[in-house]
Amino acid sequence: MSVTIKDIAKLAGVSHTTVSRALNDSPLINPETKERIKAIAGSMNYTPNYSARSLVLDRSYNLGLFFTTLHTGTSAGFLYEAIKGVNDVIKDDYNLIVRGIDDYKSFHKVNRKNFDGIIVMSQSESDQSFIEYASDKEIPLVVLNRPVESVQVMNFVPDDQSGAYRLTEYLVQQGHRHIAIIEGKQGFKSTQARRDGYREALRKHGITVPEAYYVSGNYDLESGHAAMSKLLELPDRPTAVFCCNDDMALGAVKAVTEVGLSVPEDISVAGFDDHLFSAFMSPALTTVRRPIEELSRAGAEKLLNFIETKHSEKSLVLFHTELVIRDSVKSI
Amino acid sequence: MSVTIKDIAKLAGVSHTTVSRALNDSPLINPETKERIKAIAGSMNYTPNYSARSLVLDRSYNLGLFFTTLHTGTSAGFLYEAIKGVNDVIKDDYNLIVRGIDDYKSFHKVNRKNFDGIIVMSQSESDQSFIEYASDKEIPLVVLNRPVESVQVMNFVPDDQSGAYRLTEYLVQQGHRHIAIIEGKQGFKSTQARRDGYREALRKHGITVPEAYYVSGNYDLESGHAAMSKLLELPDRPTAVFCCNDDMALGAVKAVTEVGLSVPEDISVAGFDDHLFSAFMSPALTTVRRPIEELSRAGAEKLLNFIETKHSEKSLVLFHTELVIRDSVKSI
DNA sequence: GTGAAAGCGCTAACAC
DNA sequence: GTGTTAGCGCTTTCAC
Repeated sequence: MSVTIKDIAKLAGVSHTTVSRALNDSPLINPETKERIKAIAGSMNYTPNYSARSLVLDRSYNLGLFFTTLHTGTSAGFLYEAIKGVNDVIKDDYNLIVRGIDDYKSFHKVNRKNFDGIIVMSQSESDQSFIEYASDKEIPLVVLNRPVESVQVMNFVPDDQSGAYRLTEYLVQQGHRHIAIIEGKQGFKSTQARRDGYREALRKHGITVPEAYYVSGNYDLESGHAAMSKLLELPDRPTAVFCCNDDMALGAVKAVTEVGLSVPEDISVAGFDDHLFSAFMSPALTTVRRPIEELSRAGAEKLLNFIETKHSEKSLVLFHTELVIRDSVKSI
Repeated sequence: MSVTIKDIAKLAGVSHTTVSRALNDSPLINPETKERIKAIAGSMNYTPNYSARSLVLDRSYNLGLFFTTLHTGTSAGFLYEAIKGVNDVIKDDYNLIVRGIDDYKSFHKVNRKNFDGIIVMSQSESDQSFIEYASDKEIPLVVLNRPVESVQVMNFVPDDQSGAYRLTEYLVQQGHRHIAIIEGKQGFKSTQARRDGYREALRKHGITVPEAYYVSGNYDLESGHAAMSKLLELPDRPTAVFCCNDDMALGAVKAVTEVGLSVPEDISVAGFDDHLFSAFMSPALTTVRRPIEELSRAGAEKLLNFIETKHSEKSLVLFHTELVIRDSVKSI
């Protein structure tokens, strides 16, 4: 068995209460005994039993980081940045539990006792029910990446629409009029926001494009490849293609080179996300940076702060997205 | 407050002991009362308090997935596949806690009480002390990705050396004699294994290369770019370059195109890992696939099995790596 | 087949 | 400044 405060108490010749207080730095305890007890605890290699502490304190020291899904639609870079951002903030103080919402058969185990707080990295409205459930259970909750309206939560999202707008406008400024879009996964809020930004920019500049310029994708490399192949077969081929994420842009570029054409000479391609690899593609990808790591860090800080102080404005905060100009778009 | 077994007991007119037994499917309980109690529990929306259960059962329901670091050296794809693999296996039964070992100031909180089991995704010997610590504390432990000799653990690793060997041999078969290597991060076991495989293949085929053909990298995109730039300046430029991972290969290809040369016409490039994006690069990357997701899945299964049955051979299992031939290597 | 009672390790009133 | 006591919610002997 491992050592408990009672063992320490025995050795120190005090009550276990005193040990508990000393170890928790209670101001009530004589500094000398405190030091003595801490020394003994150290020498005995004492570690608190968190289950016991959790039981009486009614906190779990668990923080959940939930993704809509851990399968298709979540890119590796996205997961990586999110985990990094959150982990940087919580340090040793909490356990970071990572899970896909669609892995739950029932949300039964998700409650205040098991989670001191939850961060939802939401990519689609399919996790609306989860968010409402958590909010209902009054678990401290921050939702990242997707705006949530039905319930009041702390909500941090990148401004995808204005990013897509600026990117599309940039394409127009480079002389493009035939601009197609390869869309993201159906049902994802980001898909809609990016499409909206694209449309808005076209409208603003009085450009109309044929229906065939809207091609669906699902954020996968393969879907970008397939979508671009379709576009290339069009009699009225676009001169530029806005791919709704970098993965699809990579697939799209591939499709272009496969038919003997080249980017950006024959067709310009732009992406969204600014993945790590995007600067290193050939050609380097013009894209929009989404500050996922910052978002995650801010979300984690907000959540921790809420857990400690118990108050905070539950409002939507937009995070700035940024146009990153590289070499995959040609001026015509 | 949330509902406890006592509340259920009151409503059902039985003792809380009976409720506990019923909910745990004890065979001692009358099937009818059992059903009745379960129904009541359901209707009251009961969820067990895991802290209480953990306290008495001495299990935490936490599983740790530890990486050497969550910062430089761990690629997004690596993290992604590992989390996916493990998560697929553990389902609802455990909490998956993800952390970088280098984030710990002290391993104090890592013990049997907090973790029912630990999976270490080890990338370097720097986490040797962590592994020994966990092994010492008798926490069920499986180490993935790196062979561990100093202590007996369940150990699953991809056969990097034979992968590198086969890849290098393939380069030789394609007619290359001037083959350089861009190495991985210093101190990582994988760096050494891949270098060894490369060397072995060269020796086997009686090829010697100048000292300058060994260029150091650190698994980053940037380092691949920098390393390739160095190689390109060599008077006796190599005809093929083995990059010790795909990220560096991407950086390397970039460096080649930047000076107006092309892959594979002017110089062949090969990678290692088979990242998602590798098939979609231009040119598609010839590389070696490491079965990280399978490894993780197997590790998680093994660990769970050990936790339940309490026995298992603690031995090294090598996982097959696979040469993936694409378009970035030219036959000369 | 069910209940009474003890105890897991900890914190926190309440005494003194 | 320290000790006594109770209790968090659960499982598990031991009775009956």
